Amino acid sequence: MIKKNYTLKEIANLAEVSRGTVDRVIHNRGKVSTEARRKVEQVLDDIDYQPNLIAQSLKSHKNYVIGVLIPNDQEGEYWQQCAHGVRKAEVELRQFGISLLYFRYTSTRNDFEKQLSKAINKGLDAILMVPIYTDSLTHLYDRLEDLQIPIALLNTELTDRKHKIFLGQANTKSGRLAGQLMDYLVKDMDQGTLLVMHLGIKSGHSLHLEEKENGFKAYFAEKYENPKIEVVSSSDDTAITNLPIDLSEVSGIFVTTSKIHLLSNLLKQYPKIKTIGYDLIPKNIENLIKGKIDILLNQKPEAQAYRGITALSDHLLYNKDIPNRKLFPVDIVVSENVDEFI
Amino acid sequence: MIKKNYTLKEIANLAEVSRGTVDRVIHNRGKVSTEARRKVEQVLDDIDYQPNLIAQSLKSHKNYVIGVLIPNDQEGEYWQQCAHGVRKAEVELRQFGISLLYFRYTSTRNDFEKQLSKAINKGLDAILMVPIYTDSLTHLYDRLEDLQIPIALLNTELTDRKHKIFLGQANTKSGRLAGQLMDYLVKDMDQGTLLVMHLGIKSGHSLHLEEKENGFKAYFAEKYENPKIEVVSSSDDTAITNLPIDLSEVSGIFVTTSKIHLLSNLLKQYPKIKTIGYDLIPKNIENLIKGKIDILLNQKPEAQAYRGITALSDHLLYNKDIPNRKLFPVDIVVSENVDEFI
DNA sequence: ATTTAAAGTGTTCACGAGCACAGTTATCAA
DNA sequence: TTGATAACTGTGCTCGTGAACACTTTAAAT
Repeated sequence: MIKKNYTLKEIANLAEVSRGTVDRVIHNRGKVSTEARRKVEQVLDDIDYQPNLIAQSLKSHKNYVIGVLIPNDQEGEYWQQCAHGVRKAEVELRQFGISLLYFRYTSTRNDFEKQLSKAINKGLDAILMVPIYTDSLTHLYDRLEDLQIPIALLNTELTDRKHKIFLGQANTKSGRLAGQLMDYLVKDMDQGTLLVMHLGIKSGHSLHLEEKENGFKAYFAEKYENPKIEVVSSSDDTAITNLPIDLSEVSGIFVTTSKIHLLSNLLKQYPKIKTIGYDLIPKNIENLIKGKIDILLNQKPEAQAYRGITALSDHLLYNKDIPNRKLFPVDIVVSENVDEFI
Repeated sequence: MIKKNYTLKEIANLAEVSRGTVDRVIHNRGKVSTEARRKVEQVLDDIDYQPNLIAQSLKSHKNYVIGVLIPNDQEGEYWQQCAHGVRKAEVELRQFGISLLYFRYTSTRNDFEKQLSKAINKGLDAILMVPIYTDSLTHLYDRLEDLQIPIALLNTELTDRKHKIFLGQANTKSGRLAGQLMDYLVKDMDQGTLLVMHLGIKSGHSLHLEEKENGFKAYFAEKYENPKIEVVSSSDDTAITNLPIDLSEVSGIFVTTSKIHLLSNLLKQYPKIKTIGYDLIPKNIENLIKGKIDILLNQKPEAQAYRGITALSDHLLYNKDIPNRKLFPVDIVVSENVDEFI
């Protein structure tokens, strides 16, 4: 039995009333006699009416504007990928009356604040953003919440906020996964130390890095008696020449950011060290193919951004509710499958 | 600058002709004077016209029927997942005038032939199928090609056929990937033999398993001098008790089908053997979590089937051309990330 | 010069849903 | 019983596109 989609007209015929009455019953608008309501609901029960979204959206064609508040391309390849996903959604959604307004920022408190203020004052219908300085700029986030603008968040989650959807990873879980993979990679776990490195981090957004670190540690804590794990943080490249322990004692390095490529020169001298990092940016891919990096975890910034925009527009156009979060599993990328992701 | 979508009417106004003429220019139907054509094309160049797919599809609302020819649920969990993807597409596409007609078969030559004949005679607008007995049933596949019905193929590719799209994996590549992962897993590659097992295969569709095997071997052939790899095939469970070599000499097992769970009892006695298999079916997941299986490669039957249906309907509804193939990267699944896939 | 076909152009309806409005019944007070 | 008001119901327009149709202009043939 082929399932059919009934139209209001067909329902009206079946119920022996007019199109308008069916419409009123379905949307609870206007007055309907109990007799007419009964007949219509009877038919409705039988046929499982699904309104034609096509016709619906054709009719009620508003123009919505979604603001896009993400770091600009100069801030790194990662954000270019992110922007790419946004643009993909943009061209697909244009004909549905969705347009985007970009507020690209440089990752400083000042510029971010400026761009966010600008966006807020534009009267946007929704916003996709990568929030930074979430602690010191609460007044702006409060303002956003007051305006009841639906927000899609990438990378960092604003907790306890309404009208938002977070797109990203379960960071702790991702750290645990890195732990297991490192466990697979390192031949003899009893000798040698593991190194967790937070490279190239800027102040104001490093919470998710700690989660990754904790997940990584948790995995080993559960599996081994006395896992030897050291942690290094650095905002520039200094940590690389100035390490707490000698690299000859290190069996594996887990870099929680996309900056694992900064280690490539150093690793030349220690080919036995196993390495796991994040993100498919060109320099990392290059090192993966060369064998200097063993595993990259792909956080799929493109897919995240794309889904962020589509979730917002589904909400605006079809009134679908937005889930609080949409977590993407990371792709595990090694040299033998990297070309399937680029 | 917010991008706008122009309508035929607006274009007609700008070009100072009627809507009908604009339509004729855009679709090359009917006669248009060179003067009118020039004016319209001038405007078209300026504004980058994108037809409103919403209105387009609302107007030309045919009812298309896509046949779905896949093994029935009793043939295994894998096909249930496949059917699940089909169903997901079905509910989404119903309102676009797409309906599905199911021809589920049991994997015998007889039943498949019967179902396929039935499908062909239904006068379908498109077909999604998992083809089997591709060699002995060429007359039916020829018939399909003659009818010029667009076909989406899962699992097995029919080469040199027109109007088809293949959804699946690059099998050789997937075998190479398994090789690299096995290399990561096995601590000492110099001692111990690797086992490639084709378990639970039925005759008539095992080409892709050989490709996986070849990819696996190719990886090790390139990396090691004299890799020790043995191959075992079996259509039932006999191979499991009747092996060519002693399992105590085996360091890793790569099962090319979803039947790796059949080994679980055997593996209890040899916990050191590393194992890689395919597909997230419940029994495999259970063994993965228990640690009896180290890595599962997820072929995403659900996503494949979903994309197969949407590719066909995009073609029917919007006349988009269907690509020859859409290859999906396999997910690498270990116990620490398995819950993100279920 | 008049007929006739072809070429070119504009108008109209339909698709399905939403909404405004006109039109039709029912209800009650005078 | 009439008039007025409320309750209810049906019709028609709109969105943007495709396609059929009707109409006007041009060109060729008689």
